[in-house]
Amino acid sequence: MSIIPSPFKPLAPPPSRSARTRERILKVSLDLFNAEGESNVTTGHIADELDISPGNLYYHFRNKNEIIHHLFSDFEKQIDIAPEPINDAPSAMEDLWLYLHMMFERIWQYRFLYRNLDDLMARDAKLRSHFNIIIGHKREAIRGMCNSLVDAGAMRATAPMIEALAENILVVATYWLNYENLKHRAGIRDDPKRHLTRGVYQVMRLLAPYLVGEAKSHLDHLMDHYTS
Amino acid sequence: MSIIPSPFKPLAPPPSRSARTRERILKVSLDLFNAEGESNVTTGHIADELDISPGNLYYHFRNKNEIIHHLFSDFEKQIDIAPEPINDAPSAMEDLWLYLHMMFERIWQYRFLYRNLDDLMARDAKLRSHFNIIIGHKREAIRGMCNSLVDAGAMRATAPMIEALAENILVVATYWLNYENLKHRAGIRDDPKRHLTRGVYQVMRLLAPYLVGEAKSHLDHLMDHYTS
DNA sequence: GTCTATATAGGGATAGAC
DNA sequence: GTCTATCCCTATATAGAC
Repeated sequence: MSIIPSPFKPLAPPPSRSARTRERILKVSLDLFNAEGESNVTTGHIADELDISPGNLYYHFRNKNEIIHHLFSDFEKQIDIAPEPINDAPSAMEDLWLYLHMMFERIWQYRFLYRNLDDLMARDAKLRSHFNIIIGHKREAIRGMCNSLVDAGAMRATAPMIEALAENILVVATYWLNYENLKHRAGIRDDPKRHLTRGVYQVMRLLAPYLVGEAKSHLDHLMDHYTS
Repeated sequence: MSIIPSPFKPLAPPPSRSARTRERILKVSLDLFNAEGESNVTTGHIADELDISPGNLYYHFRNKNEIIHHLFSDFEKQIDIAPEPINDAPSAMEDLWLYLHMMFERIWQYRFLYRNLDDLMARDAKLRSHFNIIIGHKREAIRGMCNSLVDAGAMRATAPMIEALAENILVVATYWLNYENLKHRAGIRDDPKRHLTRGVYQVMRLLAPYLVGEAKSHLDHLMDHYTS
């Protein structure tokens, strides 16, 4: 706003026209992919929505796959974050609840990736391997958390129980939105935020039976609050 | 084999040439859909595989969607079967194990339906509504089974626990093969039967924490047998 | 019932002018 | 950077001969 020259060099130059179009393409692509499903969105649709020509789109991205790759890369940065290590067990339940909610939010933001996981991953080896790395990190995080809880006396579970629990948590977290969508597509499209909280709740229900003591009662309290 | 005329009228006439081609189309379509994914299989591929012309295929089926509908209808007949009601709790665990295995086998047989559930159901309202009915029946069956187990003193769970458990069982059962596929596509393609048994195990692990008494020890025994 | 040939449509991607 | 025009390819589906 000010016309007085700043004594500080700006940290980032203003985005060029080109960079802005590029960003707009990414944003609109994400929105359309999420709304219609990636395979139902053509480069033509994207260009139309932006009021630019198909040729222009192909100036910014070599092909449709490159758009998907950029979006996946953004997703990866946001999802591949470990939860806080556990200090005291009761507050760990609240930390976990928040962490899960954050993860579900990010899955929701990039839900087109989850809609047709199989197809996308089959088409593209790089996506597949990166997605498997993410899942692997999550599996490790869950294992670590469970072991911490066991050590802290907040959880009772054998190693095979923890292994199976980790897999079940991953399945439910990965496919929860798909499952909800299946049910609700028929009826009224209700608040998406509700889906996310519901997903957190379902995952917590998987963990709950193995908890003991304060952690258990604390989680029960959190879940009661949800049910009401 | 015998040339002596049978005194009984045959129950079904031998299939006509037309009926045979029709059946062959359905069989090959199912195989290709399962192997490559429905959206990657064209009517041309199906005709090629059968060494018939595309025109011939369209003589037997109005379009590709009609083939999918027939396959779905076969699937529906086989999957929409309720488990046996529970008599004594320990043997119920074995019945359940077998029932789940049968269900997973049938999902495996028609796994192309599960690969892109979202797309298929979004395209076709009839498929969607029927699939939701199937899921609804399964949900009811799980609820009923849990209540029986609680009444029999073999299970300890509140109503909200049972509700959440039913949903989690449905998610894991519905998406287990997809999840396994995600992991294993990268590496060696191992025995598919293993995937099915693994799915049964994962579902049983969801149920296990709520069991008490003989049912619990019986299921523990079954699961130990799996782990070894 | 089965074939060949073809109509129709749509999507991905490029060339070249501006 | 952006546009117009167009090419190429693939998939669904049909027409009409045999």
